[in-house]
Amino acid sequence: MEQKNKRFKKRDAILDCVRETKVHPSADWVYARLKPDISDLSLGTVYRNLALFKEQGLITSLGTVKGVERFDGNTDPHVHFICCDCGAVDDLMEIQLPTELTCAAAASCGGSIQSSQLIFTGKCRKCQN
Amino acid sequence: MEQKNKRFKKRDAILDCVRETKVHPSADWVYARLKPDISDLSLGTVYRNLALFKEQGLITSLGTVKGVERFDGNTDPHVHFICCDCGAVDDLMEIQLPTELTCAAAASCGGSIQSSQLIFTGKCRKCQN
DNA sequence: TTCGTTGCAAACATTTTGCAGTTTC
DNA sequence: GAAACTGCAAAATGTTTGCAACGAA
Repeated sequence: MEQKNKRFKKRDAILDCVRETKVHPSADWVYARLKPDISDLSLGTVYRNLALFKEQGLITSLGTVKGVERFDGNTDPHVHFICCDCGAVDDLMEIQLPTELTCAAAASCGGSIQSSQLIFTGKCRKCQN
Repeated sequence: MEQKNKRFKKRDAILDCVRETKVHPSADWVYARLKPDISDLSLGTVYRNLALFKEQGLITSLGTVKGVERFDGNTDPHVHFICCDCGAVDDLMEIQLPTELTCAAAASCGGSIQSSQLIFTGKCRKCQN
């Protein structure tokens, strides 16, 4: 990974960072994670590239948790669990949304459906004590 | 509705406003809607009361759409469709999330589940042209 | 007089943007 | 040189908060 084209060095590092973690990071988390290795990285660049990746479909957005947008480098459709206490986001890979539901939604909404998102909210094991 | 206790006049108006519309309004929408009738209403009061209602479970939050938080006065669990173009939010009342899914999620997440949210995203009829 | 509610404006946090400098082709 | 990418700081946005004033009990 080290000898990439310098032109895209930061861009690639940002994408890799989102893809290699399971924390469903925020822009700020990515910045803090990369800053020690890339000392001249700026937060604006992180925001700009995340927006670009999202537009290109390389990553997805989970929406905002406690006011900050969270991203997911895993673009396979899957279900999420969000802890309302600590804001942790976990994948629930064992669960799948039945395709019949999406079909029914398409029939019912009057428009076209591009994606779906199923999120369970509650308290994670740690926050339950 | 007009002769309510003056102490809660604004509070009640805000709650009624969220409950009586299907647009899944933002704080700003509620403010703009009520301001003509309640000329000394302030946006801070709208935010404060919406936060209060949410905490009390009188309304729910859909999360943010295009950067602004949207609320729902209908607290019965139901599925939403959000237009990624115009930001319109519709209820899909014909569709229900199977309870087995929630059970499976509870078993899989390791914590406790308090709520679930299923959102379909796409283009509404108007934005499809 | 005590408490809850409010308007107002300032503060705040997150995200976006303008611009100049740099690198790549 | 043109185009793409970036750092930096300023700006924009949505939301929260402190405080004094007011109204109800």
